Amino acid sequence: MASQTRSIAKVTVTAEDLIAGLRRHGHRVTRARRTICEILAAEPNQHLRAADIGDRAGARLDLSTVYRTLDALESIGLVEHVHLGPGASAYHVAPSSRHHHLVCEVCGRAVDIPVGDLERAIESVTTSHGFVAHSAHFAIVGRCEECERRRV
Amino acid sequence: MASQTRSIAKVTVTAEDLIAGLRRHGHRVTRARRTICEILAAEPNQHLRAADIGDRAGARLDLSTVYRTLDALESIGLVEHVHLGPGASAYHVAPSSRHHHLVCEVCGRAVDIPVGDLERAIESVTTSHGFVAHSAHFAIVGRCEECERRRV
DNA sequence: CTCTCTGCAAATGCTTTGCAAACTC
DNA sequence: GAGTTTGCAAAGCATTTGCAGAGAG
Repeated sequence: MASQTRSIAKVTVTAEDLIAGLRRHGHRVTRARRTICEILAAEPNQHLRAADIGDRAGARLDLSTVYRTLDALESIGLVEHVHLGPGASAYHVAPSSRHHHLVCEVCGRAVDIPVGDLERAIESVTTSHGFVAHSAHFAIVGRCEECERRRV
Repeated sequence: MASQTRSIAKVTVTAEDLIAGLRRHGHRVTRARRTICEILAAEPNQHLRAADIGDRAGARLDLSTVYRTLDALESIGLVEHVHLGPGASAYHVAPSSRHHHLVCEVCGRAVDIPVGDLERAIESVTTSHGFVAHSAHFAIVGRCEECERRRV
């Protein structure tokens, strides 16, 4: 199940932006981190799993390094991860405009949708429970039109 | 992080109900399944992980058996599982009225909230994307009032 | 007596961790 | 040099699977 994504808000970052962020926060810039930043910046609108990044790097870096680098980038707020369903988390460059994810449980395709009404509705409900929600962290699962039609 | 739950819709089922369901669907009723049904029926409003059920059974049944039984019960629609966050899935007796889960990322406490507006908002947004959502399958993560106040 | 279910053990997939060597600053 | 980071190997957790024997119908 590939991490396909139709995106709404196009994100643009350069590998340099990410690297500069690391440096600015006192992190060291290494070959491995440079590679990971380049991969992320090359497909800023994709949802990549740690393993995808490893693949694109051509097995030149260890998965533990990928995870550690993604952690570092996430702690600075340059990268975010989402749970698109059971299985591996998906990472992507932090988008300027937040969005939610719809993931089809059949074909695995992910669609980004703008926060808009959905976010507002979620916030209003959760706030009334004294809750500060990160509603976009988990995807909303279901079936996309195609899969719903294909198999009753 | 315990699976504490404040529930809204009180669910009432007896172990017999669950067992009868299994039998009705052609499944065999064994000692292990009886035990699991009793545990589920004893705390119908709790979110139990497979391991919790194993604990409550006093290690008298194998985790693979717990998973297989929960699968069976879920396939009949008597049990449901939710993802309350990273880590193990939580199982509970299928509630008559559907609800969403708010989970605090700090203390892990889960709060059930009625579907209401939230569900409607989610459906209306997802439907416009041709999507049939199971919006209650993943919890909404965030911080509960207490934890938000305690640590800035 | 047949077929399902169980427990055990092992395997899986994702992620984390310990550690010595390599590399940044 | 001092202190991070890397790669490797191994461990960790949740979950699944294969299989022979036990148990249900």
